[in-house]
Amino acid sequence: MARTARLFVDLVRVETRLWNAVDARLQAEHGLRLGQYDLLTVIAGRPGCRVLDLVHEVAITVGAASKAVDRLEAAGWCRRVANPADGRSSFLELTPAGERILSGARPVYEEEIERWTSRLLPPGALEELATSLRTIRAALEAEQRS
Amino acid sequence: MARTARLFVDLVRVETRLWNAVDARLQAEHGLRLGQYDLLTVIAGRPGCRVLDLVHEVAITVGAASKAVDRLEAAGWCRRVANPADGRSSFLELTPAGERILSGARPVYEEEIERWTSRLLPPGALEELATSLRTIRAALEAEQRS
DNA sequence: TATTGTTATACTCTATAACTATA
DNA sequence: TATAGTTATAGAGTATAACAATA
Repeated sequence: MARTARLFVDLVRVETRLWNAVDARLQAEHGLRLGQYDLLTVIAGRPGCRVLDLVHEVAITVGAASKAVDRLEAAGWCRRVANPADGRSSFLELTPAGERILSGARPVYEEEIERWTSRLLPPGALEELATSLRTIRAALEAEQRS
Repeated sequence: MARTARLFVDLVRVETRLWNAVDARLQAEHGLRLGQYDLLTVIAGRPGCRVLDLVHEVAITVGAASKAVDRLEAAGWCRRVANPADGRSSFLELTPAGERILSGARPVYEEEIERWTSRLLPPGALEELATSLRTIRAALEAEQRS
């Protein structure tokens, strides 16, 4: 197999298996899915976050994002509040329960990721992995914004 | 955000966006989805491939794999042939049409991946990225086999 | 007219489990 | 009894597109 294909397949397999490993622990120990953890983190880190911001960050469709927010609201972890500047959209924000579940889940999340990254690679390789991924991500997002 | 969390988020975002970019081109130019391309590649590269081999390689459930193979068969790209050594399972193999679509799609697949990897990173960083991903993948698979 | 978001439909995937056939 | 796979069900996710409300 060509080098380039192998790199991509390894990237996909690593992402899938790492996602599954983190997801399993979050679900078992805190009752939330990794996809929900991801969305809550985006909302927490972006004051005035709207549904469309989730769409661009996570790369899902508007319909999927709207329904995902419905489920987060139903779980009591986030709410939509009126956007005074634009009646078409709402601001998303975490509820106190949302803050709590995020704080409680974060150590498990980070511990599981570290197990397969920092503890597995020498510091230099880890640093270069982070840099390369950031470079590729920036290029993909620049393209997909245009 | 902690370094470790950022690394994982970048990994997930890169995988998603790169997957979507390749998937869009394969679908537009060759009429097959990247998930199907992935399965066909596994089948092609593993003589005597069974449904359970797909399950382990791609990390999906047996039911999902069985139905995915149904769809590949319906498209005329693969077939189940009797396994003389074990009547419970079938061997999966590509049809001539399956070989053809894989050969036709491969240049587009590789070109799109190279665009976001080899053409974006210096050779040393590319090499180290490949090595790191392979290391993490091997560790995850060792764990998940046990 | 364009943008933001919701909703409906259809399809895929998942988990779970019942089931068949074979080892 | 265990393994390999198929099938059924229900639930969640997705894409697509029609739609409503607002800019």
